[in-house]
Amino acid sequence: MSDSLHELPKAYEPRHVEPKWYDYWMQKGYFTPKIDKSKKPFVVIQPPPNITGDLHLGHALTATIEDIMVRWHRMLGEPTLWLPGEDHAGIAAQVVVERALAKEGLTRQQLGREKFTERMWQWVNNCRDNIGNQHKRLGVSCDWTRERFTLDPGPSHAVRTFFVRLYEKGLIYRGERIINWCPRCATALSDLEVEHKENLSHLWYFKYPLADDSGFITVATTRPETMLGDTAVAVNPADERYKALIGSHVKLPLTERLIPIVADDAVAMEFGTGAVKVTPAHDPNDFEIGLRHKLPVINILNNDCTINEQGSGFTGMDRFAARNAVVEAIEQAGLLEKIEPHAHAVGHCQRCRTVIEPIASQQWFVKIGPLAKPAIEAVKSGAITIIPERFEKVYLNWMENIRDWCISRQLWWGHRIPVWYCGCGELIAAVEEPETCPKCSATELRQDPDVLDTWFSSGLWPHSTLGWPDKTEDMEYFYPTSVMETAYDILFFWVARMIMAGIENTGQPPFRYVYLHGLIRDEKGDKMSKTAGNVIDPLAVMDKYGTDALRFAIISGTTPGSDSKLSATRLEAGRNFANKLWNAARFVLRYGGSGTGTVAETAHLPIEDRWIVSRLNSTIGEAGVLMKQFEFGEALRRIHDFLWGEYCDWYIELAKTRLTDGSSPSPLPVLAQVLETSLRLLHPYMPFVTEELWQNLKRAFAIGGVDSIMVADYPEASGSGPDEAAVRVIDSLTAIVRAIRNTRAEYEVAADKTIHAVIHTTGGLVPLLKPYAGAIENLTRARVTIEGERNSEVPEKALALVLENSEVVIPMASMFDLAAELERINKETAEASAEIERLEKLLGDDAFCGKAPATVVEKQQEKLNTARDRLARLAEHRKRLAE
RNA sequence: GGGCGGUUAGCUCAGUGGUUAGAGCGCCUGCUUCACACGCAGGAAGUCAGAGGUUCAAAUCCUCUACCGCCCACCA
Repeated sequence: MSDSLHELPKAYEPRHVEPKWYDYWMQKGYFTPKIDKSKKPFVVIQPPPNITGDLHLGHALTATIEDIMVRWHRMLGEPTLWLPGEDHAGIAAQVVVERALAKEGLTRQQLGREKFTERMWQWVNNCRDNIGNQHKRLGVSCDWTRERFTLDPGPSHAVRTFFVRLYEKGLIYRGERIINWCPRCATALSDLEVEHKENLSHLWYFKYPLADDSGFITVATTRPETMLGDTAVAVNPADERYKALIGSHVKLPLTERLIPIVADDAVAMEFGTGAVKVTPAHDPNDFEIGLRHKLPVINILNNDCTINEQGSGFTGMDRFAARNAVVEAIEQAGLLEKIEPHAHAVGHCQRCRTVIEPIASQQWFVKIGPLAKPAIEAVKSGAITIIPERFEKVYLNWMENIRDWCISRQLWWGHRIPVWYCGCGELIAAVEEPETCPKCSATELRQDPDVLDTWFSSGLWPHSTLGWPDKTEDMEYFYPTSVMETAYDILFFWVARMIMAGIENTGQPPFRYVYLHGLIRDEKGDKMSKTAGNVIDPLAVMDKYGTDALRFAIISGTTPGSDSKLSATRLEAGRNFANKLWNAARFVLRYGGSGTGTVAETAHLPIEDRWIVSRLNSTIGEAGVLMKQFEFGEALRRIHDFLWGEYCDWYIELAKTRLTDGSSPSPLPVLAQVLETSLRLLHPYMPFVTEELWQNLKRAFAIGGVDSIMVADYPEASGSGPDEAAVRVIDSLTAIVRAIRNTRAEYEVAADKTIHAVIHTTGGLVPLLKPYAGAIENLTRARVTIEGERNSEVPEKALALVLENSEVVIPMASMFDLAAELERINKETAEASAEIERLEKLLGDDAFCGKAPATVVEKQQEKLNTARDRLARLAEHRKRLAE
């Protein structure tokens, strides 16, 4: 017996195993690929987590799926790069730090830009360490020597280069457009950063007096306060009701202004009154109408969305207070026609939930059409495959209707826009800060104060991390990357932008596959959020169940692109599986140490050895196919089922007979080899327990080769198909064992009683099954004889169990003493009948039922039911005996 | 308004044309069997949301309906 059994505790203890192996892998440098130009690399760029706090389960899922792919390809011998990093997360991070400041009673404005940025960097440095450590706990095998941060010099240089190139091509412009303004963040937002929520509000009908006092035209609005910035009323040119009014003017109530009535096709005749108030400064539609009719743009809001001096009488009021005040003023003027309830979508800031306001503003935009076109083509042509496929439609639909992208943010945290202004009016876009104005040679240049949308820099991530725009060795070798794996909720924010930027900058799509996973929700199916307080901390989960269990729980039973829930039971299942493997290995190691790791020619092996090798081979094949299709949940299930349901439940159990009776050949080489191979198969999913056990097997069985399972070969299915002959024999064997066990249970045969069974089977199987007589006895406590097909009647007082290839005949007398059993049945039947009679009488007694507490009556009723069930079972049992 | 997804055992979910639909957990019965009670053996449990259609064959493909969820969308 080997010492290793004593070394290994009875239960798997992850905390004693995990840190050791992660350190070992790091120290060996296994995470850093060796560039080998004769081989095609496998490359995954990690979606950089926002430096906004701790990792959550979504990050754990991302990390786990990517680690599975990366470990798998590394074991296949491909030079494998998984590049980690973090995102400065512009507005999201700034909001987090601003909240921290608010607790100190400070605002960023009070600190000033420089001091605030210092605070941001302090935050970043803490947060990066934290994120790195949490990732390491998860077992991620990413190349930390290549870790990047979006604000690092390299990626920042890439951002400025991209900006300047687009500017020079005319694909970045500055102009006044309607943007989404968040008054709390005091910045513009892109359309994607606005979340629309259905809101029950009202539609207010205002009467605007015609300039010649001949009457009114009524308009309907959901935002009454914007009327202060109205510069026209629009009607549809085909609308008979208003045809005569086109070209005339109305007196805008509450102001001194005369505004025209214009005709525009954009007006829907059936909505409201068919007449629309036009506020070019505060509505995208109206802005367009304003352009077509050369209307003035009157912005009525300050940056904090209080009313500015344009709204005389309301100046300084908050927009919502102003809404009520305007309605009141209109009513007092006798111009309020009616108010109707009305549901409509209101935009909110994605980061701080404040209601956004559409405002015409001077901002920087990307002219996106020319970038979208090749990005659409890349997916349509199949150069990029999106998994699951249904997201291709979602992607194409968005890309084909894409609108220009507002990229300037009035924040202090991010990549500063690389544009400088000179007093002479010159505008200079440059990668490096210019010293003088090229036009007037002035040295006083002022950089644009704004920063870029954080997604502008993350869009470059697959190539900016590899050194672009320089022609680095990494860029040459690792680009384009293999798989972009991320959650489906950032398909537009990130994936689409990476495809556009990647093609624009490098001429190649940045990755071959996009694999989108779902969101992890809580046990009730709700999205986890800090405000809801239902966030599960991956670290706490790993402490309790182990990393492998967490990885198992979030991968198994899930399917690409679908949301899943994390439950304690699944975590327990993962922990139990790790423990099962641990104990299977303990069993094998108990007999190890004899240097018998090599398996003889398969053809000469006993049938159950051939069977388990064949089943392993099939499992390897199935898992391989599934993994190529990104079906990791299903692949893991197959591996799990093989290890637990076939290797442990049957092969180890069969091997026990051979090991105890010392028969030859020993099953040990096969036991060890199948386990060793299975551990390699499972390693990408559960890296820690597999490494620990693999190392033990390696030592005990003198397995040569590499120093870690993570750089061992990934199992690949052998060319030969399944060993059908062996499978047929073992299938028969297991069916026989199950039938006998089932019979014992059904007839309630005492556990320690040895029964008799005659197995009749086709002639060919007899010699093949005969060697298993001892094993069957061990597995069923039945002494068996194995014969050819039955050619006489089934003996009296015997059971005949008919199976696919065989029949098992069990004499009743071997299961129990028939006479004694009948006597027992009769006695118990009498007892049960007596009890039923007694209880029926009791429950039939109105006095009892009426006066006794309900719980007592229920209890007696339950007792009656139990007794009746017992009687029925006894009757059935007796009937069987009589047959 | 447009689009997508879901509806399978008590619960959470796998399973996309082929013999009696699976897993984990839960439930019932029996086991301290010398790897494992984080376990072993046995068992009960599903008209695969509903209706119609295609097919030799449908949980799986098509059509419609219902309910739940998500995404996109400038009708004030």
